[in-house]
Amino acid sequence: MNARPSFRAQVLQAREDAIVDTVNRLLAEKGFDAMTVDLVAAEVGIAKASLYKHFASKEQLAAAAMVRVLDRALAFMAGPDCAGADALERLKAVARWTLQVQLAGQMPSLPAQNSTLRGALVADRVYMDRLLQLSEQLGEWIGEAQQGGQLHPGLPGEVVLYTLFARACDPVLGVLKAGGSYSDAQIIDWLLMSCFEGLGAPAARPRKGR
Amino acid sequence: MNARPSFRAQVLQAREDAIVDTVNRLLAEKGFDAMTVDLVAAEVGIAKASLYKHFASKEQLAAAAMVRVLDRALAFMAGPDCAGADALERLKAVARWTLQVQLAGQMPSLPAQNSTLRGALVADRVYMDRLLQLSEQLGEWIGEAQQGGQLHPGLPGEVVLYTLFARACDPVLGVLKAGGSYSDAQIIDWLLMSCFEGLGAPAARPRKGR
DNA sequence: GTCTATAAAGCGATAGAC
DNA sequence: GTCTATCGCTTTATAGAC
Repeated sequence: MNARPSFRAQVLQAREDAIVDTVNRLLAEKGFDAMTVDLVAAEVGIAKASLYKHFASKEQLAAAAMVRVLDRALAFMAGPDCAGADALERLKAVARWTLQVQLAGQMPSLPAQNSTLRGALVADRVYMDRLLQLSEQLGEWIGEAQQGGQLHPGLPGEVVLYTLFARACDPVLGVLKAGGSYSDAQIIDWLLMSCFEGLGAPAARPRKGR
Repeated sequence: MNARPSFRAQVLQAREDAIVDTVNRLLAEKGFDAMTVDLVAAEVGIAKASLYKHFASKEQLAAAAMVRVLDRALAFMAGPDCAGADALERLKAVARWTLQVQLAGQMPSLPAQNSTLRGALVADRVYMDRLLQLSEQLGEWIGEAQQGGQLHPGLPGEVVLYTLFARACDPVLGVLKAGGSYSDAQIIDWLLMSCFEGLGAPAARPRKGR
């Protein structure tokens, strides 16, 4: 609202950024359930009661972290890496970016089954707005890629969209990373390959429906 | 040990089966963290203290449920659906079976990040034995399929194995199911397609490394 | 807004009678 | 082995002084 925020407001904003950063990291490390508000406060270096002056609940903390990562994704999709490429290349670039974020320990992992959290997220206007923006942009690119014959003709765009979301937090990456035998770049290449080209051999792919 | 278990032992075994059934269903429904021992006892219809006479901890309950589903998987892999087929068809049959189990609400979903649970599982001899058996059988088939040129030549068998495990509890299935627009068979076909053939079009697959 | 201290509730696990 | 009742701990959230 205010074009020239006061110094005091800037300090508060910076503190909230630090909080969200910590929440983001802890959500990626331990997941929502194992992340305690006490630990967040301790890592930020403030008292827990102070945390609750900035965010009304643990769910609001998670929502703020999700908004941040969604904003980062939207910024990437509007950036140079997705500028001159065709639709399929843009989708692959986004998928690669999500894997890099996950590899960097910055991809929050929320339990899909926690109903309290789900309720808080769908009730969060900012979160839902960002999620919708991202889905619409991806849906647009998916449509383009389909019309260009770049996507598997047997798969609806909806399935492609959900699959891309799911691969952004694919546990396979963590397992391969934990094994320690492969480089980050190698892991990302394999996961992108399995996602877009499948586990089967090219020759094994049938020309028509089986 | 005993070839002729007493009637009393059979009753106890039946009760433990009922417990594991309930745990299996609740793990699939709510996940490990949201599943409370109180709820398990209530659904089985016994007191919580009685539960702890059969299983020493919540983790042991989860381990028992995992052993059950691993045994079911091993039985399927030794059964007629995997008998006369070639290696790739066997792998696809197993993947399809896991999706059907998930669709039936019988696939336990454990948090990969819970260290207490992980420790209890790796310390469980029966669980580790079944997991190893299953991994070795799958690894064998993967090796055969690779030698037969039926799997993507760019992917190591390890990546294929972990991916199959991950797709067994792929959240995409739940999202598509919750949407309510598609039949169970349709959903399974799409997920198998995206897993083995990938999201990209056949023509888009490069002949050699990009 | 930040702190210390505490309330309030949920949950895993156990004691002890039968 | 099954039950009722409860312990002990963790965790979310808040009260009240400064």
